[in-house]
Amino acid sequence: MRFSKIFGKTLREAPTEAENTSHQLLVRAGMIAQEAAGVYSYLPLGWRALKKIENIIRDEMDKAGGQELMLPVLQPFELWQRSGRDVSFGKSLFTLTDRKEHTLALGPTHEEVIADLVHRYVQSYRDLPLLLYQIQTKLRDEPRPRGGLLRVREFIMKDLYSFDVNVAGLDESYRKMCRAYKNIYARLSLPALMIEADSGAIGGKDSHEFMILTEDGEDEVICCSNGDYAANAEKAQFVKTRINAESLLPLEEIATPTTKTIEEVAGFVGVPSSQTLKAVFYFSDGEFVFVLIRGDLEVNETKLRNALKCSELRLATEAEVNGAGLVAGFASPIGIKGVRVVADDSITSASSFIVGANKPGYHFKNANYPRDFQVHLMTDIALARAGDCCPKCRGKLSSSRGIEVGHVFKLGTFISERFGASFLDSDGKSRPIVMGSYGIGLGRLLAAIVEQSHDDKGIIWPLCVAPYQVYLCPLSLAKSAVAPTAEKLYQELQKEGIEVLFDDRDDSPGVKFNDADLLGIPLRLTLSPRTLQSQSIEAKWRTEKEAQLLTLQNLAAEVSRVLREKLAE
RNA sequence: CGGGGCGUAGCGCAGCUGGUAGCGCGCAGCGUUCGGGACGCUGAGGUCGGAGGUUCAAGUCCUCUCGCCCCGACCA
Repeated sequence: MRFSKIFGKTLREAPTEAENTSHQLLVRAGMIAQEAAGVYSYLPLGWRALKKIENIIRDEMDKAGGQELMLPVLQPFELWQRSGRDVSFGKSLFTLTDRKEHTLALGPTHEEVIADLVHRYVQSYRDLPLLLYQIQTKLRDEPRPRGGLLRVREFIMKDLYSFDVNVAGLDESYRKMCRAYKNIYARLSLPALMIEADSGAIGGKDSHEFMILTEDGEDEVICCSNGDYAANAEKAQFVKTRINAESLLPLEEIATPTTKTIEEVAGFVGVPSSQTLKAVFYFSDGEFVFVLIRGDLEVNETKLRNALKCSELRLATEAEVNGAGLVAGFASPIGIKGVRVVADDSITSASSFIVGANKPGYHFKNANYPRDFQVHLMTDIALARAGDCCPKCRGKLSSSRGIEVGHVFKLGTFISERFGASFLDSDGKSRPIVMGSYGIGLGRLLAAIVEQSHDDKGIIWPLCVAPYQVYLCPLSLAKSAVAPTAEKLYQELQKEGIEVLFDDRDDSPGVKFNDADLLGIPLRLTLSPRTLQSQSIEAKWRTEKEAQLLTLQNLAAEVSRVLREKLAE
């Protein structure tokens, strides 16, 4: 390809709306262009890189036994009503009405469609296991698209769905997919971390995410410094250390004027915040809920949502708190009636707590569960934080940001049951198919690679993703013998099957070098009057500082050999 | 949905107390340059996001509206 012909232009400055590195570099390199919030065009260079990623994913899916198919974007809304996910997806589901006033959804994912499809074609255990996948555009009306390609409303995604006769089969498919994912990331030179993830209200036991740790990531990842535990902060557990074990003193009311926050109360009484109880109030699917947790901990709303099995969860307003007969700042589980109380199990990790007395200006001292109050549900609803204690080895947990570049779920039979996707086993008994689902967002992967691999000059593509492998960079084109030689080399390199970007512009060396660096093409070949004189060309890897001279004779064959060698690494 | 910010040429920006729009990059032409974003000259390019209002006069003031970005909420 001739640089002068490429659609798309490199920019010296990035548009102001591009905030994070990958967004800026991809726009500056002329690889993507924004159309609307969370909607992007891929320009020829970006599209080439994306297709390379796509082919690597396809290759690994095929190797794992997947069969590729293509599913509709337009999906009957009834499918979503049948699975009940019209509610759980809520407003994220794009819908439209056709001319016959029939409602259709724009597929945000394809479990419904594929379960419906599979139920029509699979009747026997002999048809299973089955791995089906698709690589195509999906749409979600995200509340807030952000970070360039990191969170968008229209995105290309690979989703594979597994269908097995039982949980053991699902486990095997799941393992297979995790292996395939690891291969993909390895091929893309991405250090992806497999972490435990929350599977949401629907979904089975296990779910894992693959994360690239980087500051621009939008997820929080909790890791043990010993490397034996990593989880999404939504899911992460930790050991709640026991604080004290004093003998139980009698409950006592004390005056605590003007102490509304935990810190104020703890300071006023002279105890650590871990010896207080914090009350937080939520509305869960329309029901007021009293949430109780040790004063030094925070509520993890994802865990709480799962514990309550609710779809909508929000903090209660002050008016709602008052309406429930509670006094904000001095609320208490002691003596309240008619309100559901959910407690974190940390309330048993210490004794003699300070807790509100449910009247302004007063707290109780020496409150103990279950002596002084009851709860309706006690489970783990606490947020793990940096510095907490690892649940595996009691090491120290740390917190980082990460980009989610893959998410796998053990779905179970939830969806297959709703779609009648069942089979006859060898005993002639009908059983629901056990499903799994495995997704990778391609655009996000592209962005993650850039986040992970760039310098102040631009992108540094891994060879297998780079839109072109070689940047042929002739200098002093207009008036020197360089031009005909460069032209000849361009032809020869192409004949060798090498993907060459030929900078045929009559621009100054600085312009060309900077564009070469910005675009991140792995190998730059610079032909100048100087190198021509010695019948050589300068070869420089994007990843290296130093260049080396190659002789012009047999250049194409030599470059081809080196590239093959590199790709095999 | 709550909070904050921004919409002026393809991109980055300036434009005060209102007087009818400018700079840099990029783009086109010509010439000089040619190993890390060279230089000179000439030139093209603008419904100032949109609608309404105030005014003799609005990029500028007022109202409404649309879009975009960031933080939060949300997020298979």
